[in-house]
Amino acid sequence: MNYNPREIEPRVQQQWHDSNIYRVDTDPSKPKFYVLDMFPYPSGAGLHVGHPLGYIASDIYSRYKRLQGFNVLHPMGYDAYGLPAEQYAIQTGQHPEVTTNANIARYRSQLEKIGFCYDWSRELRTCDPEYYKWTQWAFKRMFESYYDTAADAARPISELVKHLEARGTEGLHAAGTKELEFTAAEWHAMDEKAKSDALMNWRIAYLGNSMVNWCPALGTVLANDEVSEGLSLRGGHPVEQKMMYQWCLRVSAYAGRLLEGLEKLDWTDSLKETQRNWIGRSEGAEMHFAVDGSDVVLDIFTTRADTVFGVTFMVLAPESAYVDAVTTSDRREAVKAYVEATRRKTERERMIDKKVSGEFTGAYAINPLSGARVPIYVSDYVLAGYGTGAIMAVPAHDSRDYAFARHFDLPVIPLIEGADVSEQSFDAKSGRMINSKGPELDLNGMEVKDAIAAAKRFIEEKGIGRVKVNYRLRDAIFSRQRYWGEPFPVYYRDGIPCLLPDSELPLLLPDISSYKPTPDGEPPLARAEGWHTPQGYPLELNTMPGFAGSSAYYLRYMDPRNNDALVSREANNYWRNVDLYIGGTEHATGHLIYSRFWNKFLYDLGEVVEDEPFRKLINQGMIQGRSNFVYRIKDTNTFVSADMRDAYDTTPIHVDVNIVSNDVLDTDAFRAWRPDYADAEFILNADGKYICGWAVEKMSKSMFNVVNPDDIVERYGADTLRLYEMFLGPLEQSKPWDTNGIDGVNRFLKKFWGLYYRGDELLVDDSEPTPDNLRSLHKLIKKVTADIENFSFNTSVAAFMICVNELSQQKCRSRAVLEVLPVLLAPFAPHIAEELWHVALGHHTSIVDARWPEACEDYLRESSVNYAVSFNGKARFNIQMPADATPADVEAAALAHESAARWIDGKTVRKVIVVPKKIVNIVVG
RNA sequence: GCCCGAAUGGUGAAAUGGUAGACACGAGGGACUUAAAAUCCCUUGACUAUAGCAGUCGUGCGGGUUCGAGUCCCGCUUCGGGCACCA
Repeated sequence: MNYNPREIEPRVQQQWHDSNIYRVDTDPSKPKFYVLDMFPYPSGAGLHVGHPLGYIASDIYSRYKRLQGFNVLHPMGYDAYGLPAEQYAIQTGQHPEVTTNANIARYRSQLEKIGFCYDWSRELRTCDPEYYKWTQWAFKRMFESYYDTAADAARPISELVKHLEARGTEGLHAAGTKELEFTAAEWHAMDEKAKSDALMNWRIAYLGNSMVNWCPALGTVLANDEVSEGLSLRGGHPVEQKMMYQWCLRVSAYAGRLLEGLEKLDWTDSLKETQRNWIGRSEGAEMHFAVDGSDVVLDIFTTRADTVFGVTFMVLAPESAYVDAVTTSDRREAVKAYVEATRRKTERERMIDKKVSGEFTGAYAINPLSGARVPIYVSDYVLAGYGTGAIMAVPAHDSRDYAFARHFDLPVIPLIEGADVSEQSFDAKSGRMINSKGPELDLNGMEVKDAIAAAKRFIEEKGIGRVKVNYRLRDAIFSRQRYWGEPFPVYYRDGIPCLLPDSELPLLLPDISSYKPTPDGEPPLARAEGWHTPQGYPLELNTMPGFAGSSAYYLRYMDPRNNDALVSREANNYWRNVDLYIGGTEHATGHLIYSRFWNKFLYDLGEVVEDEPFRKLINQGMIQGRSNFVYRIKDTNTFVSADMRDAYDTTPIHVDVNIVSNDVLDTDAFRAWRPDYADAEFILNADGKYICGWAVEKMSKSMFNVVNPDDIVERYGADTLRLYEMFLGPLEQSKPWDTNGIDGVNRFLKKFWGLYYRGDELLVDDSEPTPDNLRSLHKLIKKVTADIENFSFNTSVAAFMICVNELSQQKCRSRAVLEVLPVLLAPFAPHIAEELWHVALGHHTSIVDARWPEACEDYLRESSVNYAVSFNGKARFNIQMPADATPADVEAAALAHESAARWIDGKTVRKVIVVPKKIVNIVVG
């Protein structure tokens, strides 16, 4: 009986399937462990060999934890809403659901072949009404909530309404889009529409204005990558920036908690840093600048309150509401033209275009500290979306302000001693202040750090402004003008957005005849017939974005078929949150922010018990493609081997990696690959081989470097694929897929099998294990256990190889040893482990229910120990001694050592101190 | 520009401050075989060598700490990745 994965693996998988062995339920008698993969978007191309990398790692860990006696939740599902299926629908008219289901079926079959221990009974897809019912439900709760900044938690909007009824906005602690002020009487005087509009200022899910790329000719919103130089890529129509009223989530209210929450998470520092940068906390001050000869007061935000004496002008963002308020009549024309020109550009173009531009508004502001009168400009280097959309410009100490000042010939006042601002600004926050004395405040002579604090204190005391923390994190735009997404459970009564009752959820996505936007620019849902409530009120036409469905899926897995709650209290109390989350780093500022926000919101409502969703997170590296090249001699159909090509003038051409093995081209397959190459001639190297060149590139069809896991499974088996993906290198590191080494791990599995069978002869017997046998085994147990805990799977595979070589050299047949090995291997190569467990070892239960062994230190004692010896700080050498050698023995050995005599150089050795593998000193006199 | 990470043989890579290159691929040599595949064994960082014992140099570059540095510290170089007019 030889190792035959093609026969073993389907049979073993069938056993698992028939016995429902991976099904899990809440079981309070066992500790839980929740291992989650970031669920995939089922694309039409299917899985390539890079996708399973993280899945294999999480599967190893899941199986390991289960062997250790944990009740392991390890589910899988699909992020089923997405653009490709919808684009395909627009082109072909095929319903995205049909495409999506076909892709899911393919993914499922590909995943099953690899032998994962998923509990498929918990499978989810985000486009399933039973699932998106809870996405809609969560949206409703967000609509019905506001963020209480005093309690630092979401609260029902009804509490806020009570406050408004009693006291208006006085004493209100609520995160809002704007600072609204009105009295209780004014609130009572509002009509229903006005009240609804006012509440939108505070709701966590709210309708608000956001900037989008709008193309009037195409009648649609375009993504940034669909626009170039103000024109649509398709058709070349003008595109403008447009304010659109759409659904947003008040993620910014959670910025502080999202930042602080990172502290207690076991994530990599780089990922935490990425989120910190994204959230972008900056501490500073908001200050009021009066506009000369007007009631308008400019609020600006600065982190450098110390530089206020160096303000020589002010700048407004073109979109700022201040622009209209301050511009004087003689400048109105020019300012309007400038604002228009800016609007036509996309945000991206504004960033790329580093040329200084702007217009003078004609107005002047008064510096509240120095009393100086400074001009107010409008320029696109100030962003409307950050701070207040207005800045005080300090050209001496800010490079952007400096460039602007030089361009418009505005004065530059240096504020820090010794700073040379003749060529460039001095941006560093260090030095001693000068030129900073006003009527009431004198910062001169202070260190920058102290000056910032002093200025802030003064500003606060005098009521010129207040200390403020600003975050870069923006609210999430939650509307998409697409079909293939969750419908909003919202209808409009007289223009007022209202929620459908919970009893009417899910609001099903309707069928429509075409997936394009309507001719007058409405989203595809406008085509749906009967898209209104029974009372005739129109339903929302936008759908939710991709991240809606992926923000709480990990909670749903805990209780996936519950019709009464997202997750039952019981299931949530047991499973709590994800102990180990594995996925790509590309979600650092998207999904991983939104999920944390969503979870914290549900936590505030008391719907879930943990305030962070993912306790430990590992980013698996990306698997890049390894492309192969053939070299065609120019103007011929002759191809020259890579090692011979220097002598010729050649063109490299991508060749399908599937007809190349260890960089050697299968020339017959190449001729058959494409008609053009049917008559190809080859110049082979001295060994008669055609060697291909190679390069690391993204895995993609056009590079002919896509490797399908199915092909690897077909050829080598799933266990080889699993082991090889782990053996390739450290989990977190990106690396090219290179099939060159796969034979090595396949050979290892054959050798492993060979410990149990020689032909049909079973080699396992009841002989006593030798000390060497036990030492090899326990070394392996210790190493593999430690490596799995550290997610160092490549080194544990190497440890298996060493152990199998040792045992096979030792001709070990002892059942006591051979019975343990499959258990250790089971997380990595579950099929072969299961087969040997049943057939060679005669067990009747699955290996999945075996127990993980513990290493016994008694067997691990080294027969000899290395000592490192150094003499009086001069030299070092190593001495190998029996394990029970005493320091005196080592000393004697050291002195006997030939080199020792040379180094000691005739001096008398007084003392030798020996510690294995540690510093040893010999003191000479 | 800012932040983070990385750099070790022909290749993928190992290495709590203690024999650098485990393990594997590839390559070379050999065994078995009519032959091939498969399998097994040996060699494989570079250089020098009296090639039978050995020596020198070697972890991107330059310094430093240390008896001892791939590993720690300082200063660079190169390559990846992320963020980027955030006041």
